[in-house]
Amino acid sequence: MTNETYDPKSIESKWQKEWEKSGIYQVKEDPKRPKYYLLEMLPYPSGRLHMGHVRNYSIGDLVTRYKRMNGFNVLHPIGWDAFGMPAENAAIKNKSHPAKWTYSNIDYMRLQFKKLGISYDWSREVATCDPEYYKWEQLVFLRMFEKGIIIRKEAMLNWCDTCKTVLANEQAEGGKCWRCDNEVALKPLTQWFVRLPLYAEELLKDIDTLEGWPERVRNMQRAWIGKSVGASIKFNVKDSDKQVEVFTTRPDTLFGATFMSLAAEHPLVEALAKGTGQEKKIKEFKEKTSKIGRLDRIAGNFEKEGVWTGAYCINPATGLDMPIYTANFVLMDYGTGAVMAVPAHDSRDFDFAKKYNLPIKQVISPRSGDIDKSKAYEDDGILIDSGKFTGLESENARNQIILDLSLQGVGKATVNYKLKDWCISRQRYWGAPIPIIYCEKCGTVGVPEKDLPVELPKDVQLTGEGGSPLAKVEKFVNCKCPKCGGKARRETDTMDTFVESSWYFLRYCSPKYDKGPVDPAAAKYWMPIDQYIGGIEHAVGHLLYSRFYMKILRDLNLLKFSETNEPVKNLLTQGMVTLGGAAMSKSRGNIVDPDKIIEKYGADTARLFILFASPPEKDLEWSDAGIEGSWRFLNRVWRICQAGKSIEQSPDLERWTHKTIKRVTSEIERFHFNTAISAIMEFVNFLYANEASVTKDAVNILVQLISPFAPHMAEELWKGLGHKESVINSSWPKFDPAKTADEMMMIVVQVNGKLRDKLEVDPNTGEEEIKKLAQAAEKAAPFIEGKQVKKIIYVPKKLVNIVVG
RNA sequence: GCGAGGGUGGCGGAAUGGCAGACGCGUUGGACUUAGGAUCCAAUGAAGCGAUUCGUAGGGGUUCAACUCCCCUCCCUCGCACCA
Repeated sequence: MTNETYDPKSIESKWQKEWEKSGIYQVKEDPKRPKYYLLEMLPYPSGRLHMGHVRNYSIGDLVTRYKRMNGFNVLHPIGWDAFGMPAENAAIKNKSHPAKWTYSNIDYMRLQFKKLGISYDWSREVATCDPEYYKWEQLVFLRMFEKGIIIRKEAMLNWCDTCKTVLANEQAEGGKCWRCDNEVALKPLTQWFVRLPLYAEELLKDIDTLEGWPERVRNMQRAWIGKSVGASIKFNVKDSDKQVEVFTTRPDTLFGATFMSLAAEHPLVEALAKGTGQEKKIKEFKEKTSKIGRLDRIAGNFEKEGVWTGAYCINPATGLDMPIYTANFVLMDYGTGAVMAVPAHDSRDFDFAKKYNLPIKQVISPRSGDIDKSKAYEDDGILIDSGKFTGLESENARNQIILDLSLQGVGKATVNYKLKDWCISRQRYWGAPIPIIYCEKCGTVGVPEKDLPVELPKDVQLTGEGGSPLAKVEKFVNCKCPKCGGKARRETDTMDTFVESSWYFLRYCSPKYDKGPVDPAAAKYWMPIDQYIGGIEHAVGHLLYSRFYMKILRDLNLLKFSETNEPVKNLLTQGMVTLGGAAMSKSRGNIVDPDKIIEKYGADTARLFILFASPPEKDLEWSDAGIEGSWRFLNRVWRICQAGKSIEQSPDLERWTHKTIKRVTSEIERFHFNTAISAIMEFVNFLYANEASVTKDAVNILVQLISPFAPHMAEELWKGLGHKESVINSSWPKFDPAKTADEMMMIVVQVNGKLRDKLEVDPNTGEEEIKKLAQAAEKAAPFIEGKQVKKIIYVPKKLVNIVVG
């Protein structure tokens, strides 16, 4: 049939051309077939694929091919997360244009994908920097702006002085910029925000429906949303008409609130201190507090301190005066930036009270009744010393006290979320322009939808200095107000690239659609994504924004494919590819270049190894020795397929074949690709041991089983076996359960739970007979002799355990 | 501190209450060979000549039977981290 020696280089390029020519991986909607939408996370066109990509796409391609052979109409598209700072930084460095850098990277990486033989429908390729793409997110921006879901406001934001832009919290983890690794500062800035918290409750509730997601990711999203139920309470400031509002989850401890702590940036701090003689101290304290770096704050590397503002407020429950402090551990951006301090029942307040000699009043008693006064008692319990609420359980007391406060008009039940507004504006060039015009007369005006897209001007000089590059492009900035026709200027900020990646998977459903972001009918057919594959690093950012975006599109009447519009049904978070136990990175110098591996062994070997070495969720340590093993195995497959000359079907071979189909199928179904491969390896080992009896049928099945892992080789072998159609168009082999049954049963004989012997018996042997045989078994008998048999356990078709005493 | 996931040969890893270590790497021996870093065959958890004994981080428990279920302790990884 085919060549004697396996030559991946010629085979792989031959079939890649063939696939491209026939367009075999292009799909369209087909209501007669079940659909399956498989997606790997959108790559950033950084220049070259790395091993992490190879893993991500090898997993996806394997599942794609498997599902397709099982009769599914599989959508498997790819595109590019093409906006972003690296392109801009490269352009500054090379005095070139970000588009040039981006598109040449895309060209190279597209080639790499093709060399890997991934089964993409390239006719659906999308680059997010294409105006035909970002036009639609500008439209959605405008609709959200009209509905008040997008607003412009001032807030304390992470600012990277190197990139000259604001950063979202998850882009500034550990206080460092995710792109350039520089220290990030907090600055008050006016920016564009998406009001995510409006959807906090729905986003939280629907996490429960995401049964195909790893629990870890679901918990991360729950924590990120950070719902807490409690009360907001207003405290009157003594001798003043001012009020301080707090949020608390423990209104049951209100009678124990003995002082008040405000964040240093709280707007009332200075006003309260005015005229009390504390002004100077407060000013110094605010300055000192503002110098605590983000890193130190996260690590808790600062002393907990506070200063009295000079003012008091009144506890609405006790009527007692509470000194108002400002404290450096109170956060301005959570709750109201003010905390009612209950030192007896909160350890931070306890430490603070000890330090500044403030009263500590016990109001909750543990159910056991013992009170340890050396520390705060933070659990629920029975209320004591709490007026008419004394004796109530904490939970009940919370409701009663909230009710009481609301009758007085000074409090109400409140739900608070950690989830914050999403800042989406960036002071960079290489992003989707925000479609807003500022008019001297009309104010902030949206660009009319007929004028979309607001295209990025092409002729810009990027220097990396002095803020937003677009602000310097006169032709872009100066415009007419769409309302009054008067002089106006354009918004010069661009959108966070997470906006593009929040909906790109919709665009794949109808990439050329020109009446909206997506053809609702196409989305109805393809969505949701049946299997999404990507790194854990996107557990909260991208995956939360995408969920949000689908809900927004639903509420804007642009798209509805289900009640919840949840975009991802099943999520697989694959582990990293490491070398020397660490993630591969240029700075560490531990890169394995996919091109070199493909050059040496071919794509099939690279893919097989990466799938075989570790289960997909686990990190994978790269090993050159390991890849040799995969290479050897594929060569063995190649050679054994030259056999297959036997006419007679031996019962052993038939049984092995059906057992292997069964194992490989169920292992792929549960995403244990490494054990699926071992099952094929065992089959191949069997074929080698029985080379003379290998039939053409067995070889056919072997080729089909290996085709999702090593598609090029499989295609070549399949053709050599005389098939005209591509192997991916063949049906995944079925096994016959009757043919997986062994001729003889192997029964393990245990005495007192210890393995003593094994029996080969006919499958029709009865239980009593087997028990008898077990007791008589040569190696078991000595352990039974002279002892009393108390019990015999029989596990059908598996084992006999003889309990003796 | 809180939450989640882990800890199995020299290594990557199998085994979801029933033969611990499948499969692969490595190692050793053999075959074929002018040669082989190709290929094929075999052995390979530890101790012991052996029959056997011990062995899944450590300790306890449930069970005829535990890597697997329960309790305690230790260690590792990840996420959150003054969230009031």
